[in-house]
Amino acid sequence: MTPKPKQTATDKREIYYRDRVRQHGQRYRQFHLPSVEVLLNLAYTYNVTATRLARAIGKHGLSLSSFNLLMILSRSGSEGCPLHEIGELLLVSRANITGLVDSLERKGLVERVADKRDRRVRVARITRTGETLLESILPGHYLELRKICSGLNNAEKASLRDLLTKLRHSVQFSQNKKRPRKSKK
Amino acid sequence: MTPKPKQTATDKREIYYRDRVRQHGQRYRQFHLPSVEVLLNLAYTYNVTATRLARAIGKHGLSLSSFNLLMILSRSGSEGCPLHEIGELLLVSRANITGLVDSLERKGLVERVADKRDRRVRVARITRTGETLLESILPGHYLELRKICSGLNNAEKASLRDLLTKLRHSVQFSQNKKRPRKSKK
DNA sequence: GGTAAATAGTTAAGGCCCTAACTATATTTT
DNA sequence: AAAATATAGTTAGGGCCTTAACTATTTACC
Repeated sequence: MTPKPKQTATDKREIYYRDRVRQHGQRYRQFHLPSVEVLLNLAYTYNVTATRLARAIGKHGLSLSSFNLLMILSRSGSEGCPLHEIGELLLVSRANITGLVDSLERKGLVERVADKRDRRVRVARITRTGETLLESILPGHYLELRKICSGLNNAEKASLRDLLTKLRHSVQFSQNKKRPRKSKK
Repeated sequence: MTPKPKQTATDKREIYYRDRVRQHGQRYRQFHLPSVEVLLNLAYTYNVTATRLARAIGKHGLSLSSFNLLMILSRSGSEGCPLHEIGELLLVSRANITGLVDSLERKGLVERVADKRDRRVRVARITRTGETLLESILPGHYLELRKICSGLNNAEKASLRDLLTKLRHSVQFSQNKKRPRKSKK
């Protein structure tokens, strides 16, 4: 029943993780502290950053995904972009793209067009309204990105970028080595 | 109609981003290449990593969130953990915790207990079944974390951890400075 | 001590994301 | 050329996550 120092959530998180690391470090032979710390921090930092950006974009009535989709279409211009290609660029499933394009179409920001050369494909194209909206968002967005990173100098940013890239390649490389033989339907 | 070099999705992403960076770098005054690159890579790397881990955990019938919730309760032991505290540790809303605990309760991995001291709070407690499941997952999970990071040496891991922490603080700091005055409803 | 404000949890409605199954069209194989 | 396979998109169903509104309880204030 002491006065209770009024812990913040961040404190609680740190205590929790410290405890867990200590216990599991002893209990599990495969526990590797540097790896655990990297991935814990990756998730935590991404979460904080994405939430912050999503809120900013949300003020304009868009989700982060919709915003990124508009960015892709903005680059494609009047040619548009096949839906499956959007999925590859955004790293999400085709089914999800159908839904995202539906919702942007309802808002008049995007339109679907048939592709003449391949009748299976439909192309999404940004509308004039969509371009206008995007251009109204971008200056503030790029300012926000800059502010978010303002605690790191340029050398640190470059270093972080390179280490993230290296980690990503490590993930992808270690994935490809799974199941080296025995592929059975 | 050339033979078509059969681009991979990764290639397409790189071409797309290079293009965008070139165009927006010229068009928007606030565009800051190092910041953009850091955040692009943060999102991409997190996505790849989380997807990989979610698939591994999914083979045991759990989502990443459920798994992390079980980890928290495992540390709390027989005392259990109040639902709102779980939310703070996982960085998700209270409403979401209700749903996660519901689903784990249906699977018999967790139980809800009343708190004697404060009748508002309910405490979640891991069951024996839950502990058994968790212990069957953890060795493989820690091995997976280690493999994922195997492309980085320990110095690089430590450096990445520190830079991610610094970026996170930068995000949180620049957030607190918003709206320094004039709070209106 | 009684009211106002804060806190814990739930419910409801909606968005994003997934996989699996389905339709339509193209491509490859034989 | 016909059959088998692959690809593009959609639909259906479900999981995780959010905010807003609601109930119950506790704490703070006057």
